[in-house]
Amino acid sequence: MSPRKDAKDPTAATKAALLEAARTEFAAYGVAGARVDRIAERAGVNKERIYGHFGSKEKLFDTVIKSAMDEVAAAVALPGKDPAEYVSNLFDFYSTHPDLVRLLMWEALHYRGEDDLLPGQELRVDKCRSKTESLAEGLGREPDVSVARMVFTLVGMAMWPSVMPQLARITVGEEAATPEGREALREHLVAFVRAAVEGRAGDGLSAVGGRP
Amino acid sequence: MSPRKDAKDPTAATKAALLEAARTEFAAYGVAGARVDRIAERAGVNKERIYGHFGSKEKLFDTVIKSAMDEVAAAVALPGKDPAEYVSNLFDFYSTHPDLVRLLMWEALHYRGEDDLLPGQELRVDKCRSKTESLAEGLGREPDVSVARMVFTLVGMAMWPSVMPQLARITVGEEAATPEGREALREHLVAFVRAAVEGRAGDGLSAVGGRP
DNA sequence: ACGGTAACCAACCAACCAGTTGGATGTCAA
DNA sequence: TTGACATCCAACTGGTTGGTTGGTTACCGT
Repeated sequence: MSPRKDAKDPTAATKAALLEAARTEFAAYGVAGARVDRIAERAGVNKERIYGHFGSKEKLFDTVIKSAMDEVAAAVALPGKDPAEYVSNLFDFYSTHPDLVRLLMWEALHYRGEDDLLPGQELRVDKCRSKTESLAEGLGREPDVSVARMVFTLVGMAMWPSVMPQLARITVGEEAATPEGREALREHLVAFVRAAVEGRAGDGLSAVGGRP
Repeated sequence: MSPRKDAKDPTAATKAALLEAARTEFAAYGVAGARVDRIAERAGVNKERIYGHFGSKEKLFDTVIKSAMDEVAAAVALPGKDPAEYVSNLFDFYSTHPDLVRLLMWEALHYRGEDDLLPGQELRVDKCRSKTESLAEGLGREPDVSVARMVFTLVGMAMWPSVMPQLARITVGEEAATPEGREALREHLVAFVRAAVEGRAGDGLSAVGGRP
């Protein structure tokens, strides 16, 4: 067997350190902007180890992305019965993990769809399908395209404030960055989704107005 | 006066060529990934002109961003009376101008808010304020934070499919890329917004279901 | 003790790339 | 025509960067 396979396996440790350092670096600067030296330094590991373990900067990026997606998948429950709560959960998760959001953005820009497919493609497809199925079941409908569109929109609404934090601040003011502002925004989204999906917007403003 | 000041002013022409080439390059690769040589070559102009006219790669990027924002501002009307139609218009605009969306994404990632402020900051603030005022007036409300949140969310919904085209394809399938799929998505968004804002979701599924 | 695997390290390299320079070219005012 | 001025451009530069190499040390199962 390979040496050092026990709990303190230094191989796994360096790999993990590298991966975490890489996540920080890539989240901050993207693939093109990231510096291999900086990653190695931050991980406290020699640069050469990156190539030994991952092959190239690009492949390291792919690995980081995959691990990030696993984290998202593990952390957030399926839409299930209540789409509004799903948005609420997603919103909180992304708000507290801005690096993950940035990572996904860099990836979206780096792999401009079309020809080259993303790392972990079929895994993503499965994930999205199960989301759609979950929401369809919760709503008592068949999992068709329109439900899929719904899932897509809900995810977008939850992620958007973390995707464009500056725009949020410009639009709703400085308080967007405060915990209270965050909470208000989440409530706004929840009300919006609830009104759209359950059609219980009595005065026609429930999604717009807060609770003054 | 300066030489060549007439209509065919070659200075203005090279500047314009440079700006367009830069927009394409930056949209494709971002600030870090963009290559100054490539921009100059695509513009059919010597690299040095970039520094003569704009000072640096970064400043060129800023200029590109500013011109892009002017284009957005000029192309899309204010929310006004009908938020759903606003989303519809925005959606169409962004769908037909994916480069602009990418540009804004690169910028959002490049200027991670906080300390350094974005190019054309106050212009943006004004723009967002007038959007909020327009929507508030259309809804017969005062332009407060909750209306601002609404504006922010609407913009997000309209932009989201262009921000994450791959996710759209993964979630709703290949048809997301077709004109029909685009249209269906737009209608879904319109129905969603209408239901949320006007509270006329009769069966509770109007935002979810299409019109089968 | 031994053999295999991996971590470590320092120097190295070739390509790349943002930014510069110095002179050639063209245009206008006089 | 001439002088002044700005644009244009090919060649250059120097620092950076992804990736490599060769040799040494540490660990572990057998």
